Parts: sequence; structure tokens; C-alpha cells
Amino acid sequence: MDRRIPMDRRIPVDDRTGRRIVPETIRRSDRAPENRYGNRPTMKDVAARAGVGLKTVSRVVNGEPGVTPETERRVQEAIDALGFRRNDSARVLRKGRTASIGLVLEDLADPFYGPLSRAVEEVARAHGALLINGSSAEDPDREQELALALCARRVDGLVIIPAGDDHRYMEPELKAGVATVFVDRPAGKIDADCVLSDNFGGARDGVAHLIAHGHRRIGFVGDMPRIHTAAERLRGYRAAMEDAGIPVEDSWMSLGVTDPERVRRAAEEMLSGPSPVTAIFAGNNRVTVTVIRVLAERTRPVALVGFDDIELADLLQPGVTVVAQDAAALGRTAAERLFRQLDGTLVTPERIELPTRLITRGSGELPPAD
Amino acid sequence: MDRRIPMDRRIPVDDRTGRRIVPETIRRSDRAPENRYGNRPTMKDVAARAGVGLKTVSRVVNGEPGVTPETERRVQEAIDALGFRRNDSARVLRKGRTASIGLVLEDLADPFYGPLSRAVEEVARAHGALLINGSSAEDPDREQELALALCARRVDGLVIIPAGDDHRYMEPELKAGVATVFVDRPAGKIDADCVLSDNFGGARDGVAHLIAHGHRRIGFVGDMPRIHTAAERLRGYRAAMEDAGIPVEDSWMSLGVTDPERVRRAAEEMLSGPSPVTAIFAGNNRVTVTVIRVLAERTRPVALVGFDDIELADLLQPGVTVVAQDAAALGRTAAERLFRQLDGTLVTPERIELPTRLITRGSGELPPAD
DNA sequence: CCTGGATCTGACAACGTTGTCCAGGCTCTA
DNA sequence: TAGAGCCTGGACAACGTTGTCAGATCCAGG
Repeated sequence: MDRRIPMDRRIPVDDRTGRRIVPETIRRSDRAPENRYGNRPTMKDVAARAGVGLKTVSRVVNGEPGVTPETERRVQEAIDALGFRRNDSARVLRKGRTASIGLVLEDLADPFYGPLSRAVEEVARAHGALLINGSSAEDPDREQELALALCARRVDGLVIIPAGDDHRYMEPELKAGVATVFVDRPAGKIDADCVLSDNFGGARDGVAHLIAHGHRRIGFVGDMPRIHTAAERLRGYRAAMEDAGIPVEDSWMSLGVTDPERVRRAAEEMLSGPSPVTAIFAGNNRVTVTVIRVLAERTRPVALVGFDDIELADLLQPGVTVVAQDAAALGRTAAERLFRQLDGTLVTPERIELPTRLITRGSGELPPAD
Repeated sequence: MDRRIPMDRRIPVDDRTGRRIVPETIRRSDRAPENRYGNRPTMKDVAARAGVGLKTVSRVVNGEPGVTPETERRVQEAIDALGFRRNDSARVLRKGRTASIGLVLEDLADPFYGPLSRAVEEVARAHGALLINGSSAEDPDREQELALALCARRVDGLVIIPAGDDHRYMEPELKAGVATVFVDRPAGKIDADCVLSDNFGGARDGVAHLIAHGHRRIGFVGDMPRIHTAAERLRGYRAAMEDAGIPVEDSWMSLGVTDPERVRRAAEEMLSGPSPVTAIFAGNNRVTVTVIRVLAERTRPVALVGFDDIELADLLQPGVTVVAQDAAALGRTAAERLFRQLDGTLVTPERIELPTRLITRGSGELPPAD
């Protein structure tokens, strides 16, 4: 066996100075110095300027031990002089954790999601993670596209407010270890963590509240039953009516109509039909607002309970009685579960339901005006 | 000069076998083959399974030409079988553009920022970019921390709603080519793109509106003048008063008080002092809400104009007259300018002011009740 | 049968960071 | 003063992708 060290394996040495030649460095310097992030200096540049090795710079940047104060000072100086900022993209590639989580919202312009999103962000921040988000605009395809784009970014986890009802597209991702929590609405066709409001119980209590105040002809204005929350609230309405032994007439229900103009018409119809309702249960905040407008134009008082709280509800005449969800708690709970999945503390998917709260302000306590 | 190659610089050789030791490679192969993103397959894995080269997979994934349909089918099959998803982190590192922009908000729970943020997201989406965001919670340090963290992620650009008034920390980033637009409030101490509402003009018009309805003793409840928007609105108030030749009394102004309880006290004081105001101009949406509450408890009617529109303002008694900003337009304009910076279409920083709109609903048209 | 092009394919080197491991200098003890 | 053990610093190979470039393969035309 040949034990000689082949010549060409030796470190190349400059003939004149005797200094070792590090070919990479030399080649790099005579290329156009433009690198792609504008013109960001890299650790290599910092190292060259400080006259230290690459890894030493890395150590300083990451506060790792094993660097003399003097060296550290030199490196820090070079960092400041060059305006160096570590490239987290590269870091992520190397480390495998991105320290970021994704949030797939339904619509940020809906005031319900502001506090929810804010709560998720706070939890993420507490765990040192950034939040990447996007809105599905209630479109299942867009939800999927967004969720998968976030997975391609290798977010550590995903909080999803579902627009669709089939989430099998997430299966490979779940298998690959992407922590995932569905919030506000459950996941469809897969087994995953969900954090929901008690939509059924909340609606049932709200309607029962109206019944307790003497109403029997109670209208329900809700969203498409395809949406889980809408279906549950409808179920709550039916349950409360059934518990009270009141048969529900079809003309008292409006389902799946959401744009204000048509909600308005639906409400007006149930108020003036052959057996007009004396109270309305509104299935979500946007419907509630429209119904308030309709009722404001009428003289006969009609009782109203809305699902979701709305700002200024207490200042209206009468104040609006609502079944309030705690949007912030939903977001917080979901995000916390997500990080517990990442810890490994949490393994089995669960469905968590947070209670709702009936807030009486007047509109729900009006007696029936027959 | 010593021209010898030091022995210890030679490639290490195993004493017994004489073979060169390549430590990394050898060690790696007997390490667990688990890679870090859970266990994601890479292009290499796909290539191996499809029996093609790495680059061919890349070509298929990116829809590049030059792949036989048959090869493409094989690759696609392998991709599906393995559940491969391209790692955008690595892609970003290679390509230099992240196709993501950052948004530094003040507070997502504030309803004003929902539509703004949503508008930014829509524009980003139209340009194929993701949105990474975070809230500064009105804390300048947190704003800086967040903005720099986003830069470290190498976002292509940044939309910032400033909390602080010194943005020199962004200088190296701007120099490095990070597109940046400040929105709602201007950048401090640096020259950068800003998209603002016409806070001065809006406030002046709002106050002039009150004056036109006969008011002379008009209160101003605003935020800290350190905040640009607050300062401008105060300036608008003063200008309108001066234009009308009305000297302003100190007791009519509350500046920098923001928590509801203290706003309430401030409002009550200016309503019951020695020269009580007959109208109030509220400097932002949160103040407006609190003032509405105070006025609702009083019998003497007091006129009110608020800056920022609030939901349901039309349903209160009386309807609340406001100076409305177009939050969505602010966001859209800012984001569009950002992408034009990235295009290279836009070079010189500019300050853009969007007009506000006075919406009369009743509260601002009440006559003075002396 | 060879040549010349047009396809298609794959090796290889980046991108900027971090983990591993070794070298060289130092201090401390025997 | 040697040997053992620390401390500091640096070389090098990943991470998973894409750009470059050159090698295969094929077919038509001479």
C-alpha cells in the first residue's frame, strides 16, 4: 500500500510569500462582487475584514463561547462597519428549524379574526417564532394553496382557520412532522387538533334565552350549513326549540345567505310573513349588523340575540344581547397547542371546545310584541 | 522564509492502513439517516427513486423544458409516491429572492389595521409573494427588533407602520436594497417612501365642520403628540380654530391620554370646567368610542366628530360624524409602491398623502347647547 | 458510415450558514 | 521540563436547491 502523501494533496503555497493559498477566497474576489441580496456582506466578508476565520464570526454572531474578548471586539467592529446581518435563510437550511409558524386566516378584515391573529402572534413571539400569514378569502382552493406554500417554506407549524371541509392534502405534511392546529372550524376528513367555540351550546343558550323571555316564533338567520360553525349554530337553534316543544316553521329560517342585501330581504320576510317572528337569532357578526339595521327601521320591537360580540353593541338602543366567543382565547389556545406539539409534549389529536358567554344588553330581553 | 509544508498540515492518514481519513464522509454514513425537516424527501430521493439525475427532478418541479414526457411521468410518480415538496428555504438561498414581504403592524387587534393588512396581503399575493407580519404593540424597540428580524429572513421588502420616530436602524438595509415603505406614519430621520392619510387636512375639516355648525368651545382629545398622526391632527385642530379666530383654551385639550378610564375623565373635565366645551373632536377611533360612552351618559347634547370611521357608527343615536381614512387604500398604495421599488420602476422616495372623507351622520351637526 | 445538429440528461459548483473535528498555544502539575 | 489538559481559532463538509456546462443519444443528410 502506498503510504506517501500525494503531492497534489498538499496545501498549495504561494512561491514568493510562502503563505498558504486558499483558492476559493481568491477566486471569489475577482468575480463581480455583486451577490444577490442587494449587496449584503456575508460572514466570509466579516471574517476577512476582521482577519479571523469564518467560524469565529459565526461564534460571535451566535454568542457561542470560545472567543477572546479582543477577537470578539474585532469581529463586532467588522460587523458594524459592514452592516452585516446574518442570513436566516441559510441558517434555516442548515439548522432545519425555521422558527416560524404559518397562519391561514379566513379574512383579516373581519373584526373577529384580528384578536385571534394577534393572540397567535403573541404566543409565537413568546416562543421566538415569526408568523407568516395569508387569507383564504373563504375559498377552499386558496386555503390549500396557501397552506402548502407555507409548508414549502418549511414553517415549523401551521394554524389553519379552514375554509374547506377536506384537509387530506395536509396528510403528507402531518406525516412529515408539521405541527398543525385547526381553529374556529374543525379539520375535514383527517385526524387533527382542533380548537373550537361551543357553537352548538352557545346558540342553544341564546335561543333558550329568547324562549325564556316569552318568545315562540323565533327566526334564525345563518350562514351555509356546509360551514361547520353555521351547521352547529343551526343545530343549537333547533335543539333549543325542540327542548321547548316549539315546532320550527321553514319560513323562520334563512340559511346560506350572506351578502347584506339578501340578508336584509330574508329578515324582512320572516318579520312580515303569515306567522311573523317576534325574535331573531343572528348566526354571526355580519348578519347581526345587518339585522340590527333592519330592525332599526321598524317600529314594532323585535328581540335579537346575535352570535359573536360586536363593538359598540352596548351603545345601541337597545343594547345588543350576544353570544360572545373569545377570539383571543381561541387563537392563544391553538397556538399553545401547536408549540406543545413541537415540544413533543402533545401527541394525540384532540378537539377542544371553548365555552361561549351570553351577554345580555337589552335586545334579547324584549318581550314578544304580537 | 520557511517553505516547508508543516507535517501537521498533511491529510491525516490512518497509521495502520495508511489510507487517508476523510472524517466527515465516513462518519456521516453510519449516522442515522434522519434529516431534519421531520423526514422530508429531497430531490435527491426523488431522483433516486425515479432513476434520473437530480437536475432532471428540478426541471420537472419547475416546469422547465427539456424533459421527455416519459421521464417527466416517472419523476412525477416518484414525487407523488414520496410526498415530496420542494424546500423553498433552499431555493431562496440559491435564488436570492424570497418572494416574501414583511409587514410590521402596530396592533392587529385594532380594527383600523385589519383592512390595511388585508390590502397589503392582496397586493403581495398578486405579485406571488407571501406576507410575514408581526405587531410592534406601539413599542419602538419591538418595531426595530421585528423589522430587523424580517430583514434577516431576507424579505424582499418591508411595509412598516412605525411605532418609533427614529428609523436610522434601517439604513444598512435600505442600502442593501430592501424595498421599504412606511405607512400611516412617516419614517423618522431617514429618507424613505411614506404613504399617509391627510391627517392635518382631515382634522382641520372636521373641526371646521363643527365651527360651521356654530360651535366655538371645541375640545380635542388626542394621542401623544410624539406620534406623527396625533401631532398632525392636533395641528389641524389648531389651524381650524385659528382660521375662525377662536383662541384655544388649554382646558379644552387632552393630549397623550389613551387608556379608556383616563380618556373618560379628561372628557368629563372639559365638559364641566369653567368654560365647558359644546363639541368634541376625538383624535382616533379608540378615543371616539370612549367619548361616545361619556356623552351617552349625559343629558346635555354635545356635538362630536371622530377621526377614523367606526363600525355601526350610523346606528347610534345620533349617528357619529367622522373623518374617515381609507385603511385599505393606505395598505394597497404602500404595497404597490413597494413592488414598484422592487421592479426598479420607483427610485426616489416620496411622501404620499391620501385624502380623508368627512361622513356626516348627525353627531357633528348638533347645534351648540350653551 | 460518418458528421452535425438538436435534444435530453446529469455532474458539479455555488448560495451562506452551522456542526465537527483538529491544530497550536497556553497553563498547570508532577 | 515533559505531559496532560484546557482554550481559541480555522478548515471543511454538510443543508437542498438551481445555473452552467458538457456528455450522451438520436436522427437526418452527406
